[in-house]
Amino acid sequence: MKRDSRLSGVLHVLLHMAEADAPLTSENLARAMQTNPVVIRRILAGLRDAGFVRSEKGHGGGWTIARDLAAITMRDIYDAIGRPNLMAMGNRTEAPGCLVEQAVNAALDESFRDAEALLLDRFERVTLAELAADFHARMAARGIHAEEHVHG
Amino acid sequence: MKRDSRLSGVLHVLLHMAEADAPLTSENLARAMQTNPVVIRRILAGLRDAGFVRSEKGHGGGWTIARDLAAITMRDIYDAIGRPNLMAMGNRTEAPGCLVEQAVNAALDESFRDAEALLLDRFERVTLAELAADFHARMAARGIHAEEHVHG
DNA sequence: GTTTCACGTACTATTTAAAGTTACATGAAA
DNA sequence: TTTCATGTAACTTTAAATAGTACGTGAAAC
Repeated sequence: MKRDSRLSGVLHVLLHMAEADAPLTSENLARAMQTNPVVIRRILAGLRDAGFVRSEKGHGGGWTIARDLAAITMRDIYDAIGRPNLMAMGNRTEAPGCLVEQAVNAALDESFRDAEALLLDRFERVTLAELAADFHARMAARGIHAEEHVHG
Repeated sequence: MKRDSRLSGVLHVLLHMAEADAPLTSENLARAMQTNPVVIRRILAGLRDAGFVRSEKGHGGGWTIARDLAAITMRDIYDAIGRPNLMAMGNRTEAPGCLVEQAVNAALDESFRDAEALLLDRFERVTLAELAADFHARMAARGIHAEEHVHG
């Protein structure tokens, strides 16, 4: 089963935006993420509607962070991209008539529910400011200057 | 993201086999699972190699459980079907050169690792005997006799 | 004001993983 | 020796996600 990398991708993009002091275009970001500008716009559209980023058209336009990084958690971003499934497994049938299947589903559901709750709780506890700090720490550990972190 | 239902499906099949007092053919099981006999054989092949079920050819042949249900956990079955991904999300890139991405991945990985560990621990604690008992309880609650549980 | 730039989005195409199917070989029981 | 059932390789279909194209809207530069 292929894994969804949208959350990872969006967080990546947001941190790059946070580092930049001017708006970044979809094309800039697409290059950094090795994808298509339209894909970037699509995914950032949800974040814009949720108020986490702003977009401007025309010359000098592009994407900027709309809030303090310390006020955005990974959970916020997860919600803003539409709360995609966290668990790779599901039940064969929802609302099964077969009692055997009901018993199986009940056991699996309980475990998955708990694992999801754990994950969401973790997401809630991590702010983008903390991710940015971790990034800066990694840069410092490598003796790299801030201007050099950009892709490509 | 579509969810993998193999674990749910295999557990379902195994409990049906456990209820039956004669071998069940791939065709029987396929009808119960609303799928194709070859799909059943494919998925049970792994369980046979792991020693959880037996298969017999020819007249009166089919599939039977090879061990006491109390000695098989959901974790065993999970392992036997090849330990498919539990988490629906992954990192955009393995071994990223980008430090921003490293920081993001580190945060996500930690959470996912913990959630996986929780799930596997839960799987380990549930035996097929317990699932079967739950199934029987559901039957009793509905006033259904054992012979009537069969699909189709 | 018109050209350039950048987002907005509907629509289409590609990719990819899972599932289903066919075909035929093997082996056991009737 | 016929029938039944699994074993498995090869191929086809399907469904979802992702990528890409085309064109519209609006803002800044010239």
